[in-house]
Amino acid sequence: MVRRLEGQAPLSDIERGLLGKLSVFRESIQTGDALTRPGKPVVARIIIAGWACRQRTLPDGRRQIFGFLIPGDAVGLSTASSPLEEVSTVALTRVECVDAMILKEILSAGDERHARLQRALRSARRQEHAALLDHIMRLGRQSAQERLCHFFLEMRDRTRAAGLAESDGLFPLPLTQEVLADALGLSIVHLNRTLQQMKRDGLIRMRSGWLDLLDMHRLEILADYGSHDE
Amino acid sequence: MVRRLEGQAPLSDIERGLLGKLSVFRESIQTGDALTRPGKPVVARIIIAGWACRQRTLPDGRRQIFGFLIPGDAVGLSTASSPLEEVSTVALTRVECVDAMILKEILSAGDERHARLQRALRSARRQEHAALLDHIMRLGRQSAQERLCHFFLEMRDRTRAAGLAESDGLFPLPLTQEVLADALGLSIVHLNRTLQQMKRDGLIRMRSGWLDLLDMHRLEILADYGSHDE
DNA sequence: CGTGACGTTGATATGATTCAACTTGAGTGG
DNA sequence: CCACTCAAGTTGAATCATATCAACGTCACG
Repeated sequence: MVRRLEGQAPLSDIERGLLGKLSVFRESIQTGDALTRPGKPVVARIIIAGWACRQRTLPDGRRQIFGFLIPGDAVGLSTASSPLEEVSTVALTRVECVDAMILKEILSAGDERHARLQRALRSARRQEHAALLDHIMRLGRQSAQERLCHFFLEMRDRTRAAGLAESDGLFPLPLTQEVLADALGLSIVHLNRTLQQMKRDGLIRMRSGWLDLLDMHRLEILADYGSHDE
Repeated sequence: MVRRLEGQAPLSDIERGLLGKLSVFRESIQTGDALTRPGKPVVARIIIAGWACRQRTLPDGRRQIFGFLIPGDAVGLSTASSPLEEVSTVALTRVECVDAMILKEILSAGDERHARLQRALRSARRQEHAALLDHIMRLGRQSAQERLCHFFLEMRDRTRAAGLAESDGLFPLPLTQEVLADALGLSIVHLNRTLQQMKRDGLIRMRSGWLDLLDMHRLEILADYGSHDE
C-alpha cells in the first residue's frame, strides 16, 4: 500500500523496506478530526487510506480549502516546512495513516542511501505547489463549470498516480458537495446546479463517492486543462 | 539599495560586500517586457527598482496574477526551483535589476560564510508561499471590498519591509486598475466602483501610483487581516 | 420510524460582468 | 501654445452568474 509513494519516483530496496516497517506505527483518525492544527507542532504522517484537506476558516465561518490529501500523501514530512504545513488539516473520511516521525529523523540526517526517497518527497511537494497555482487560476478567472472540469481532471491524474483509479475516467472522489464548494469558491447551491448541468450534458456521472468522467476530451477543452504554455 | 534584502534577516559584512559588487551587472527592463518565460531557462535577478508580477494567461486572454515583485525581491535565485518560477514574470513598470547568476552559483556551492544570505532567501520564499495562501483565501471566499482591504494591507507590510513606504499608511502602488483586477479576480469596472466606494467611505486615498491607507484599524477588521489563528 | 447528513429545488436578491460611451491627464509633434 | 493621441479611469444600462433563503426529498442508521 505505502508503495504508492513510488508513483513519484522509483525507490531502492532499502527505502522500500524502511517504508514497510513504518506500518507498525499505525493510527486512525475520525472524519472531521484534525491531523494538524496551526500553531501546534506537526506530527509527520503518511496517509494509507482515506482523504483529508488543508483548509482555513474565517471568523464568520466561511471556509476555504487549499487542497486535498489522498492515500500516499504525506504531512509534515518535509524538512523545510512550508506555510502549507501551518494550515489546519482535517480528515474528510476516516483516515488510516502511519506515524512517520522516525522516517523524518532518518531523512533529516541526510543519508545518501535514501536519496531517492528524498527526491520523491521533493517532487511531491513541487506538485502540491503547482496545484496551488492551478487553484488560484481556477478561483480567480474560471467559471463554475470550468472550475469543476479542471478540478476533476486534476483529481483524476492524482488518483491515477496513486493507483486508486479503476479505469481511465473512473476514480474515487469521496467529497460532499459542501466540500467541493468550499474548495472551488462557490456556494453549495450553485455547485449543485452546475454539477447537474454537467451530468445532463453527458460530461460526468457520480455515484456514492466515485466520479466517472465520460468525455475526457470535451472536459479538457472546457477547462483548458494542462496548457500552461511551457 | 540592494541592502533592502536585509529586511528578511541580518547579513554579514562579507555577504553585504558580495551584493554590492553585483551592481556591476545592471540591466533595465521595459514596461510590459518579460523577465521570465515558462519553458525558457530563468536568469537569476534581483530587482533594484520597479515592479513586476507573476502571471498566467488563458488562451482566450483572461489573465490571473499570482503575485507581485517589488524592489529587493529576487527571481530564479533559489536553488530548488518552485513551480512559481515556471510562470511568466512581466514588468509592470520599468524595472532596474542586477544579474545574479554569479550569486546563485556561489550560493549553490553551499559556502558556510553565506549561511545568513541563504536563510534570508529561504525566508523570502516562505513569505511568497504564505502570500499564495492568502491569495487563495481572498479569491475563494472574500468579497470585492474584503479582497482589496486585505491586499492593500499585505502590500503595505511588504513595501514597509522593503523600506519603500513613506509613512505608516502611505506607500507606492504603481498598479493600474486592470492589473489590480487581474490579481484579485474581478472585472475592471467592478474594481473601479469598489475602489470609489472605499474612497467615499474614507478608507483610502490614491494619487499617481501612491496609496494612502486612512483607517488601518477599520481596514484590518473589514479584511480580517492577519488572524490565521496560530 | 425518527433523526440527521446530504442532496435537490424554486423564488428572489445581489454582486459582478459586459459593452459602449465619455472624461481626464500626460505626453507628443506641429 | 495648441491640437492630437493614447492610456487610464469613470459612468450608465442591460444582462448574467452566482448567492441566499427556505423548503422539501432521500437515504442510511440507530
